[in-house]
Amino acid sequence: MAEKPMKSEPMEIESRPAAIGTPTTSIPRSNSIKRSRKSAHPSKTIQTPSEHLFINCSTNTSCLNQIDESITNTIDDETSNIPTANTPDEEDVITSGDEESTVAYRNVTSKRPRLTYDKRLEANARERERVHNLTAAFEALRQVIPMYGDQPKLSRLSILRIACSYVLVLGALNEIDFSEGQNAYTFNECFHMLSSTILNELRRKKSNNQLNRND
DNA sequence: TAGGCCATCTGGTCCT
DNA sequence: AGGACCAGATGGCCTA
Repeated sequence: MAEKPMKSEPMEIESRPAAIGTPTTSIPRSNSIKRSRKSAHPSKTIQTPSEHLFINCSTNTSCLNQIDESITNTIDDETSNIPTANTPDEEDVITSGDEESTVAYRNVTSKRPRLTYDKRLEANARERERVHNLTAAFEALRQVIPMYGDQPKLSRLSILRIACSYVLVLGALNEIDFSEGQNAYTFNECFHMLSSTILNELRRKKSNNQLNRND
C-alpha cells in the first residue's frame, strides 16, 4: 500500500486542550465549524518556528535533534501566545532532556508523571505504528471480502459491516453458527444479507449526500 | 462548500 | 514501570 503523505502536523504539546473533567462527545463538525476552529486554534493562528519543524519532521526521527535544538530557543516565545484558559496554578513544567522547558498545561492530576519530551515522541511513534498496523489489517480484510466489480474504496466501517455479513455466510455454508446461536439464519438469508450489506454500503455515501441536500 | 473519512497527537487507563 | 490500548480533538483531503 502506498504510504500516504503526512497530512496533519502534530499539535504543539502546550496548546492541547484539556480532556480531564470535561467529558466531550464526538460531534459532526461542518467545515465552517472546522474553519472557525482552525482560526481560533493557536497552532493555526500562531506560526512558530518549532511548529514548522513539527510539520516537516514529526515523523522523521532524523529531525528530532533539530527539533530539540530549536524548541529550546522558541518555546519561551510560544508560551506567551498560549490561550489564557488555564489558570496559573494549572500550569506545569516538563523537562526535555538536559534542557528545561516551561510549558502550560491544564491538567496535572494524572496518576502517572507527565512524559518527558523524548518519551512523548517515542509514545507518538509507537501509536503511529499501532495505527498503521490497524490500517494494514483493515486493508487485508478489505481484500478478502466479496466485492462487486469496480467500486470505490470502502471505509473502515463498511469493511466491518460487509465482513460481518460475510462471516455469517461462510458459517451458514459450513453449517456453523458464528453468531453464538442468536441468529440461526439460513444460507439464503445470510447470502441475501451479505448482498444487501454490500449494496447498502456502496449506496451509503450517495444516500448521505442526498439526505444532506434535503436538510 | 458541507460533510465524510482518515492520520496524527495526546492524555488517561489497562495490562503485563 | 512502561508499553498497549483507547477515546477525544484537530486538521487535511476528497467528493458530491
